[in-house]
Amino acid sequence: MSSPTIYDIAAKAGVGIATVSRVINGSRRVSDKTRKNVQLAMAELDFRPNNAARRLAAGAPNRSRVAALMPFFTTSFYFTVCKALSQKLSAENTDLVLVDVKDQEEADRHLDRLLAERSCEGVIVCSMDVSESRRDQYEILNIPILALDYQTQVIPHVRVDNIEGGRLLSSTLSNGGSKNQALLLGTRTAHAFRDREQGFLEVCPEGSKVLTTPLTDIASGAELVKELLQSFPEVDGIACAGDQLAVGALQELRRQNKKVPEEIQVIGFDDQPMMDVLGLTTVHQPMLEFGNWAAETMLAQLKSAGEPPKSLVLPLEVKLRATTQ
Amino acid sequence: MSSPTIYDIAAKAGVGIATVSRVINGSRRVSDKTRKNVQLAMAELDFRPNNAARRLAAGAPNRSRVAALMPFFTTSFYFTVCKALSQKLSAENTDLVLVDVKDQEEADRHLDRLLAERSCEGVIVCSMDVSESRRDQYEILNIPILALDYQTQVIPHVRVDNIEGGRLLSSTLSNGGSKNQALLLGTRTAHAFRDREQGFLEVCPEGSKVLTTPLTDIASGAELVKELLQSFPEVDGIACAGDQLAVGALQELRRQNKKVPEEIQVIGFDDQPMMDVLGLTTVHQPMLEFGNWAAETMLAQLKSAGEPPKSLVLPLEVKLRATTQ
DNA sequence: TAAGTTTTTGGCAGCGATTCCACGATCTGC
DNA sequence: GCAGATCGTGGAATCGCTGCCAAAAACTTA
Repeated sequence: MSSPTIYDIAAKAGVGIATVSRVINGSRRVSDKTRKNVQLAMAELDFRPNNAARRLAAGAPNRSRVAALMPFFTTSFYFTVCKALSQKLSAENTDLVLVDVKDQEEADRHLDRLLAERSCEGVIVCSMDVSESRRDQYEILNIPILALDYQTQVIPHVRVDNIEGGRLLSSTLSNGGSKNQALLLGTRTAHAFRDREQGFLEVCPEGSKVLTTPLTDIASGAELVKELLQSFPEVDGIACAGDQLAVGALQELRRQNKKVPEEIQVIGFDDQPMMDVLGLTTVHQPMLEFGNWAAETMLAQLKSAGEPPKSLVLPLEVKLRATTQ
Repeated sequence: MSSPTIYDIAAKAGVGIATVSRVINGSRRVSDKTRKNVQLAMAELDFRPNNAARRLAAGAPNRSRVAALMPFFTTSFYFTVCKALSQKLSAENTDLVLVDVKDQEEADRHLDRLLAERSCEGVIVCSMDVSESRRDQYEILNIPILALDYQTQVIPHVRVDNIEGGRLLSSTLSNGGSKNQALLLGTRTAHAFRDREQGFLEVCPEGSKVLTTPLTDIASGAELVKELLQSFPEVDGIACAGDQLAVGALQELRRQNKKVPEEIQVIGFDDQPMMDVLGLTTVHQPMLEFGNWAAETMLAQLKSAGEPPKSLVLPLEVKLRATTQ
């Protein structure tokens, strides 16, 4: 049974629908007795006013909303993206709806839901895939959809070249004289990690190792390094596919009295806030630019659905700091 | 005068409204010629389908939305809050609408807008004030409103005792033997800073100094300390009303070869991520708990508007690390 | 050319609220 | 005790769109 309407409430309370509406909106022109009755009826039927209907009837202005699907991992990568999005969008009177997704499956579910509800005028998908059939659906309904941080062929996106990023990881260590390298990686189900691994393997010295971990947090970084120092004691360069891993690595190295960068160099990926303070050499991701591009492109699409926007690949940059030489 | 409807489009294109609707929704059962005409008319009149009407007519489910107004400062305080909010809310099929506000005035504007639009079923206001009259408006429309990180008498809220926080700042330094203390503060227009200053002044040694800065970022922290060391060279304890300031302070102290904590102790406020890695002693704010409380309380209110929720004051905790003794 | 199909199109009834308007009931003041 | 204001209430129109149904138009086919 679908949810009750004011008609149901009116019938149950023995009043007119106008009166029910007055109660909902707190008009004072209702007798206390009637109000009680109506409220009782509402409570019993678990009545929830339909928002779409209220807005329509009340003639509320038609604000745009953009949904951003993002996997809220543990990194502050998304925070920075979010910040850029929210600032740009709110300047143009557009709301940002944050949708937390854990995995691809959940992302797909939400994508379908947003489509069915038509509750947002635009969608930005972060780090997740969008199937071609879904893209078509969106196109049909004329709801612009963009991707961020993921190279999906079918929809316009902004990203970096993670394969190149992987190369940078290794080559930076090599430039510092490292001959025995290890890569600390997150799960290979994430495209970004796969790509960074590929790039790393392309240019790393022979005999280099790759270790993976399901969680890319600080503790995992430390854990991996502990393992690493036992299984591969000659290691003199540690590349990390995320800053958190690198921080964990540094902690463990300090604990074991290894000199950084003299004995072992370390490089991270992302350039999260505070990494400059920590002196971590890392590959900088243009997170703000990601957010800005997505917001601007989306706003342009919303304003007038002209040409589909061109995808953008932003450059990566190595920030040389104290953990490499 | 108001925005065009499908009737306007239909009239202009010389077709029926059903046909316009078909074009909007990408039905294939429209001849190319008609489609072109309609699209032309839509473009000329700058037509935007009314979302509320679409949802209503399409019988879309009535999803709840909660708006969170937050000043997106530069800290990651809000990120953590956000994370908690988004996870809890999305688990209950509720959307999170992020509204970026720069100051109280902007917050008020959005508060009024949300009220007029009725576009959200609940509102969470962070670090900002809510006037009593606005509170009443929300009550009338039966839209629950909560505050976070701010003690406003009129609405239910979650917060910490910032005055106590200020006391902790000073007493922690004193416990480490500091006799000449300085407080690095953000602008006094922020309630939290005022309160922390008050608490600090209650218990600090005589002759202590307070410095303020409009921006509470790392650079400002360094700047303030540079000044401080000249104007107050005997200082042996620096309390910071935010972690960023403390990090900046540490940088400047290192630059000037001051030994921390032997010569000068430093304490921060917030306990942002990475502060444990940096070894900064700081006053921990229960950010996750803030978010969790707000989300849970909001969901409960949405479910059944029973008793107004009880406000909550969470305890602060000093995390003793390497920058104090 | 007439009958049968298929495609394109318009009319109309909702969707679930708000709100204006009118009508009886209850209050005023004289 | 009666005209006039006030209050509480219900009826009906309305908001902008979707989707079903049947009419009209365009093709087929015999």
